[in-house]
Amino acid sequence: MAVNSDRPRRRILLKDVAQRANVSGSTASRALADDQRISIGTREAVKLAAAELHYVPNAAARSLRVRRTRTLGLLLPDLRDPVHGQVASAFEQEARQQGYGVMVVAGERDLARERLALRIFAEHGTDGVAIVSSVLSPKELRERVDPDRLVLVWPDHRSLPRRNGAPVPGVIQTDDASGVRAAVDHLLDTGCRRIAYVESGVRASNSIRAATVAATLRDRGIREPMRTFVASLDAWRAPGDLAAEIAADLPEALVCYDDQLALWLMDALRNLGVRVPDDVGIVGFDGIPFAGISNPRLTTVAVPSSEMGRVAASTLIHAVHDGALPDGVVLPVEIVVRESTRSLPASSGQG
Amino acid sequence: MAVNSDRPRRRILLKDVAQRANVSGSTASRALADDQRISIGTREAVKLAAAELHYVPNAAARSLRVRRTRTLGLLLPDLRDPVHGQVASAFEQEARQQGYGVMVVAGERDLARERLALRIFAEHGTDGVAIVSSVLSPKELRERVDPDRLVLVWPDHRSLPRRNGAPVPGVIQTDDASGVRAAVDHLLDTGCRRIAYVESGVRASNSIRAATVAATLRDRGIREPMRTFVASLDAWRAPGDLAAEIAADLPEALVCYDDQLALWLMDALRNLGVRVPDDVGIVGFDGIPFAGISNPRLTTVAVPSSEMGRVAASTLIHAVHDGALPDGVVLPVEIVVRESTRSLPASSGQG
DNA sequence: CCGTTCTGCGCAATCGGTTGCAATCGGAGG
DNA sequence: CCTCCGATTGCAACCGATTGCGCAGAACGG
Repeated sequence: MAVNSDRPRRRILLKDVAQRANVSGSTASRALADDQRISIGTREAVKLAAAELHYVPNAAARSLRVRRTRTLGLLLPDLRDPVHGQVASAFEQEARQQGYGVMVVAGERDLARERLALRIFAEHGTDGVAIVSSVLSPKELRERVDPDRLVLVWPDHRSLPRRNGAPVPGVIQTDDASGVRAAVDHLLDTGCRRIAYVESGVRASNSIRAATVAATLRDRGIREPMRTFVASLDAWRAPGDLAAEIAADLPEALVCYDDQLALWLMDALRNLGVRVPDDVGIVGFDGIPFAGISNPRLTTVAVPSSEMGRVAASTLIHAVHDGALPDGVVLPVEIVVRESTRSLPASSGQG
Repeated sequence: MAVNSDRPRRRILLKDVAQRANVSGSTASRALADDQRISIGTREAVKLAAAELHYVPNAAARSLRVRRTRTLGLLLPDLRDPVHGQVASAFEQEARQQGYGVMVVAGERDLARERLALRIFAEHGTDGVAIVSSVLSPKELRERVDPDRLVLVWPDHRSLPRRNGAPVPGVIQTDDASGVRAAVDHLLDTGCRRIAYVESGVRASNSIRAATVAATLRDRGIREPMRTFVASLDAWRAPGDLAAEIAADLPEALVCYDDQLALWLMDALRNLGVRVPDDVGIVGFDGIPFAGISNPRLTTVAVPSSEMGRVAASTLIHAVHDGALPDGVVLPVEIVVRESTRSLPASSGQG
């Protein structure tokens, strides 16, 4: 028994497998791909040899020849926030199940970083790219990556061509408008009238959510104007100012851009002695897990984050296989009423 | 002007760049790599040509020849939980800055999935692999991936060779013991005696944390035995049973495996009418952002998650460049006292 | 017994860069 | 004027798989 087991043994090549199975490299290749032209016996012999040698194909070589990498690119703003984590998780899982690897980069809402990400994807030749709410314009995106291999996961944004209603190929959206409408309706039903919207500074302030709050109020014939607050860029920063500003002239309810902001605001308001929901009702958006165990538990519009990731991956993979991008979808959202908003009045004699 | 701008234009190759710069492919290649043997003039001409043509090198071809992919693999249990999200985020950022792409897969604490992940990494020829608290044994890990290209991010676990104290090459750990000790000390200082530990079912129950709680109690001369509870596998599941079990014979304080569990327990206990910290103190572990805005805000042992990810990436990259794995580190943790534990007694005349 | 058709397999080109080695050129040295 | 040398650049092999095409041998029909 010679030195053998601990020398940095050379990587096993297809050639080695072929040799062990007494066939040529081409036959080995075809056998492993289950090519019907290879006799069943040979196929099994090759597979056996491959298994015995722990053969691992070299993706670079394969990709070079086949012009496919079985790799997907995922660009999102931030891996730390619960929603994107959820999306990334589902995306990766779906991709993995379909035999794809995923290369992820967090763009941090920065133009240069996002462009770099796209370049990285291009170099590595990802078969497709999914982008979650980029700061790059959809136009630039489509310029930089093959539009037929591009999926946009685009919650709440106006700059998308033909939004809502008709599904746009390759675009995954959520029905934010319905969600916000339901939230505002709920607030109105519990007797709130003076409702304000709190925008997150990380967002363009022309969000559909803000607009929908205003629209719903108008439709329901509320005359008090909707006030709008906007939180500083980083939701984890000291919220003092904003909370104080709000507390100075407290609305009856606050609709927040998302749960993170809502939770953060609840904390800041508590600091100021403002009680939720007694003094002010709060509703969030996203339905992150922590919203369910905050104190008080947060009323929110739950978004199917996992579903978004899953659908994004599977749409992309279809696009890769079929060459054409499947229609996008607008995923439904759901309001979940918890403790941060007042409960419905026990059927007081209205009218 | 012929059809030209909207036909699916062929991808630009190095050859094209070379042609435009009137040099050979080899020269172009060297020029782009800033090879000093190429005259400065030629180098710039080539770079200019490359820029004008928007040349993007083909990573597959390069990797095939160079046997490097400038890609790192990251295997972690779950992209959804805040701690791992943080680690992944920092890891990706550091890698990107050093010119590496990262391929991530969530192993979901499943043997088969983790093995698959390692295979994916092997096929894609990642230059290095970082693994965050795997369910695979370190031994198996080192068998399946080149140990010189492997970094283990291993919070709280016993199965690691030579843990604590002396840094193990390629192993990033946190000083859990100190953290837990500080937490228990704090609890004792606030007058708690009957202290229980709550283990998370997702963990092997032989965690260092559990052991340290017991040890600290013993060292401080506490005679009441430490009780241990263990939470069901998925921390987001209905906590009813566990909370009820705990409430039935309430300890004075609860040390929880992590913040998620702590937060979740606080919610469940609140449901039962148990007040924190008046009826029971609670301390978590990790220092996730939400721990800072829960109600009551959670006392916790903060772990430098970002630092872990960053260090993991940079260690790995060093290993790739130098061929040898740098020493690992044991990162410090820090207790942050908030509202979920009683405050220190105002210097009562002890002893 | 010979020509045809399959069946099963192997040869060699190919994917797009990188790199060892040789070639070329101008100028210095003899 | 010839040789030598260093500075530049080009030729061609190579990385490891996939695949079009052709070939051998078996099976089959007449």
